[in-house]
Amino acid sequence: MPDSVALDPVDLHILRLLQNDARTTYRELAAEVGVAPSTCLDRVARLRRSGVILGHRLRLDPARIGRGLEALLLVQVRPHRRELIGPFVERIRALPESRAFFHLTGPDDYLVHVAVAGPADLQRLVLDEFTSRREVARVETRLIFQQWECGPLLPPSEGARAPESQPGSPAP
Amino acid sequence: MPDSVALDPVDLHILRLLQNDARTTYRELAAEVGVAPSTCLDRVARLRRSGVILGHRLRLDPARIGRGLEALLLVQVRPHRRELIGPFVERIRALPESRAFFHLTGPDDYLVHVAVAGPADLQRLVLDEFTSRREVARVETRLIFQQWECGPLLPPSEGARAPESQPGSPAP
DNA sequence: GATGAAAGCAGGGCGCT
DNA sequence: AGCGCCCTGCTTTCATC
Repeated sequence: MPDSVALDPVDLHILRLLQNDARTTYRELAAEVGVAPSTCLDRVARLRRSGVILGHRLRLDPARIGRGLEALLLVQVRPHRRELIGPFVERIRALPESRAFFHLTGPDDYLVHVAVAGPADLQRLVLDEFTSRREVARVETRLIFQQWECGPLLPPSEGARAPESQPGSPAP
Repeated sequence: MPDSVALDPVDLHILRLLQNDARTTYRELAAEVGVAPSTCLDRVARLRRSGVILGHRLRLDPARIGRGLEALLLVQVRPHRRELIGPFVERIRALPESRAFFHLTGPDDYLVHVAVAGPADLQRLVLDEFTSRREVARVETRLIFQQWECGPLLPPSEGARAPESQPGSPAP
């Protein structure tokens, strides 16, 4: 199901523009790309249907809404079994402080990106929501000095299909 | 400059709705919140000007555009000095594979979230862009099994100002 | 600062090429 | 599939309170 979708240069151009500003109008897109507005509408609808475009997200500045301190929490869950990680995942996802949440390979099972008001809130979060849980074996807190969102996520090379991996290492 | 902004209940309600769906029309917002559409427009424009709203971002599915493998790279930069980290940061930010990038406290100086086509590309990325750099002392690669975007980022409690930290621990 | 009415303009359907 | 017309309804302005 998460299969790669073929994107032609028009799709790529549209996606690139929309990633700069997701509210660009179809008329503007059309003017930039060199097709008719209705064609843009068509393309975007198709990209949406095929699952390439997941949605539009409002980006807020955490610091401006009283969440000036961000951190990454590396969490070990032991034993690392489905019965335990299900509730853990649901709880962490639901925390208002959670921004993103990863299940990983390596010594730490999860990485949680949190945004809080200050050190006291971070301490409360770690103690009340993590170390107090029986299945949480270890939490390592790393403060974020600075962060960057990187350039538009676009296909490997101009409209190319996924360059596939070497023999013996099939992609997921 | 990254100062907290006072948000009244109307602002909060609008932000909450826009985070569920960034394309909610001003008419709908107005109906929900209980003010006139033009007032919503006003509020949103003000939130944008004051820096609370950073922008609208299109969310794409990496797997559908030939980036089915994601990983977090923990990177040590030694010596950890401005002259070296400037160019490093710029280079990593510019990589098309980079999705997000953090400067951290703790044993690893940076964390880079990357999306690639498959293991071969990840290997190439690590070898050519990280371990080949003189200032990169160590890279630890952690694959991402699964990830979640967490709930709407909103102020700590209903319109409250940032509950401040304990004495001796001023927030940034 | 909030409002309602009025004008301008974008979104989306449809038939044609 | 791409295009252009057209209508609907949203966005945005402005005078007014």
